Amino acid sequence: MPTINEQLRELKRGTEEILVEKDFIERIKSKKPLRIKVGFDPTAPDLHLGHTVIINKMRQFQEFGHEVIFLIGDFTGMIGDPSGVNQTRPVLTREEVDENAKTYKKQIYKILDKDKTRIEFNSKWMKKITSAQLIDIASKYTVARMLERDDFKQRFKSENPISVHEFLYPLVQGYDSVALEADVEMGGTDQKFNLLVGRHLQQIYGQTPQTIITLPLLEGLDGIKKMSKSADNYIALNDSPDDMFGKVMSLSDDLMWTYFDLISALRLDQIKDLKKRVKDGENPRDIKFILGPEEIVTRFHNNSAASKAKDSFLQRFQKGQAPDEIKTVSINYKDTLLDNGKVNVARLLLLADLVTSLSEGHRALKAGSIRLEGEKIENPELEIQTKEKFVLSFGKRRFIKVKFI
RNA sequence: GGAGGGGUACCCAAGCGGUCAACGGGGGCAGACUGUAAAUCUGCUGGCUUAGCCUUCGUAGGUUCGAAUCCUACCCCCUCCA
Repeated sequence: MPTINEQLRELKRGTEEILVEKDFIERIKSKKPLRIKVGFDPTAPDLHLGHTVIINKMRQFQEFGHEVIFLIGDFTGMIGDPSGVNQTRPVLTREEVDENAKTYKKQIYKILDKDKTRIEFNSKWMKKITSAQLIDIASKYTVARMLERDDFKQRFKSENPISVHEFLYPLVQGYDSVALEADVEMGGTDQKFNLLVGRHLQQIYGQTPQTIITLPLLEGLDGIKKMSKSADNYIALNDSPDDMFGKVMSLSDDLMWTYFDLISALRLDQIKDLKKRVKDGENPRDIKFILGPEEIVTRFHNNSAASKAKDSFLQRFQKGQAPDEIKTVSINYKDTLLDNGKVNVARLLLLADLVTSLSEGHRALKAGSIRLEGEKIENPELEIQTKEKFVLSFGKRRFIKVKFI
């Protein structure tokens, strides 16, 4: 068992802020197992690398013998978080929530210790709350303080709508801490406000306010927005080794270091060493190779998948060859619309699922992005004999093998 | 309840009777350059039976040879007053 100081140093690593740190130290020193609460959205079971920042931290707490609660906000999810205007969020059925929870479990146990993880749903206590109780909870917080939350403030200022029920979101999340009697709640830096509401409510309900720990948000592949499914800039834990690897390689050199800092298992001095190697003239790409196959693909898949992904990457982009394994699409002759055993190229692209409309196919052809067996095709009127098998490509990374049936 | 402002393509945002499938920016896709980088430059960014046609500017009607632009009703958002 590591000493208290070692625990503290590890737990503090990579955190953005600990409030109140002094209390946290006291709590750790008390040697009692702490109850750590972290909330997750029931609608997004596709975990990505961004989530792993916090899940890794949860794992650490587990290793030090604390109780980790993976809280699925199925009730809060019902309230929705409609920061996108007018978008009524589909209310999930019980079955869907359960299904998502299952998917969560499949993914989080790649990191968390199954036996030490407690999974809760906040509907468990929230659906028992009466309207009167809800009003009571709502009375514990003022509108002025609600409007301190950054996105509320922004929206209020820029005259975008804020629905009353959105105020309930932080309140319910805060009340969850009361219901669970959480000692610590963790979240991304964007969660700070909600986490603080928890402290406030716990105090009012006679509990010791939880320590809150915020963790930095992992930037997405674009290096601008935080990693999220909706911004489509994510590396999912379920991504194929090839995808995962390719996405890592497309990170900019600068951004690569953020990833090292936040998700790599390397020690700080090792990362420092890598930085020095780049500074001394080593190709940053080779350092990225460490991040891609060794750190990420291996962790979420395995060693051989990682080296295979690397080989396929080298073949495809360094030698400019088509990858070994290409998805095959079967096309029915009937769909080609031509009786002479031929098919129009643009239509072929559509049938092969490389484009989503004929018009897009025409555009891609005009732009010179389409290759058939490696030969560039530009004439959108071209008719192709359907008898054979083809390898079609759109750009450098989308390959499809076409087979007629 | 009253007064005013506003709803335009993935997002922001022009346009205010024809030349508008709709300026510009962002994002996205592709090309050049590369390390599948980043930055930069270029093209594209509603659909189709693609030199043409069809559908789109909150919704539904109307005026007009012709509407995103004018009129009517309705829906939604914002601000101020009560």
